[in-house]
Amino acid sequence: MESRIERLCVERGLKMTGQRRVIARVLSEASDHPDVEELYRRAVTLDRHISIATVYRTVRLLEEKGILERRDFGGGRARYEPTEHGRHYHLIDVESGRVVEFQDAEHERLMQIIAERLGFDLVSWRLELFGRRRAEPELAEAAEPAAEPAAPGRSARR
Amino acid sequence: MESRIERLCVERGLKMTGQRRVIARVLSEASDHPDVEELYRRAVTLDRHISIATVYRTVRLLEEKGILERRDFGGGRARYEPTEHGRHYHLIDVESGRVVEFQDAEHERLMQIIAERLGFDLVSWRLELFGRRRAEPELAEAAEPAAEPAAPGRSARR
DNA sequence: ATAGGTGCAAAGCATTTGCCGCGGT
DNA sequence: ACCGCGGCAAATGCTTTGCACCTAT
Repeated sequence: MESRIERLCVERGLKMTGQRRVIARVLSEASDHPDVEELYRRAVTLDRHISIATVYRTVRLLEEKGILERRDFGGGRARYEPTEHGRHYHLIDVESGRVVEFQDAEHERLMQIIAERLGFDLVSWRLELFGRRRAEPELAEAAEPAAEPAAPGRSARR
Repeated sequence: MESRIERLCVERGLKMTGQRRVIARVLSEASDHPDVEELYRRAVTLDRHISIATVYRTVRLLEEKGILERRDFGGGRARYEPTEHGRHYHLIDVESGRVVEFQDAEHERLMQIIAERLGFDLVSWRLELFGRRRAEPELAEAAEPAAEPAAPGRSARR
């Protein structure tokens, strides 16, 4: 019962403590984009001997190791997700804060071209859409449970 | 010698104090995307009776009035630019932090379509490219003087 | 054994705000 | 005169860190 993230940690030679195992498990089981506080909440239910400082330290370490990716969807707190389950982007529901993932190869081609035209090599990019759910209910998609509503197109105030 | 931004402030019925006039002028003369600290620095050279709290308050007010737009390019501080001199996007040089603006109608069409496909009305979006300047120097573009290097694709640490 | 991890509380940073005297309109 | 401003310092909210103890390897 070694979680997926835990396996990755071991592969990169990280010392596996009880706390890290728990955090790794929480991350492995998350299908959303939790912030540190949320990770902490989930971790504590599995093992109350975890401090939020450790969550911050672990999440940062895992990002450095390339196991996690940090996101900023506005709202003032960073959110995390496991690295690359396929390249994808996010659409944030401005009313609920829910995040929907999507892919799009066309965009990448375009961005590449634009960067070149300006004399740059494209290193990375950020593409996020903010939308409001359509009136007509028609399709269910990979949404996620919580999070405060994100402000459209800008970071929220502190 | 009423600055462009000052005129906009007056039009929206804002009380024009000395401090606001100075800040408006600094903003009118800026061709880059300064953060609050930078605005403060520039304002103080024109009139030392300005506190950074006022800059924060003014910049926020002007954003609410639609005169300014807040940007988050990573790096932990918000940056501002006058609203809409034509819809455009930003490419941030990961090494110098310089910002290059560009336009692209194609993208907007694509984003619209993607949002629709997911069952959302597109409210706003965020599109930023992070790149490294090409070896071969060939074209000069609208770059800007300062700012610390921005981290590619994520917000910088605090 | 020992390099590195953890908890706790304090420190950091960007940004906001309470209080209160002051200045546009 | 009046209500909104601005200065100052304290408060906030997320994140990082110093310190002393603890634990995988």
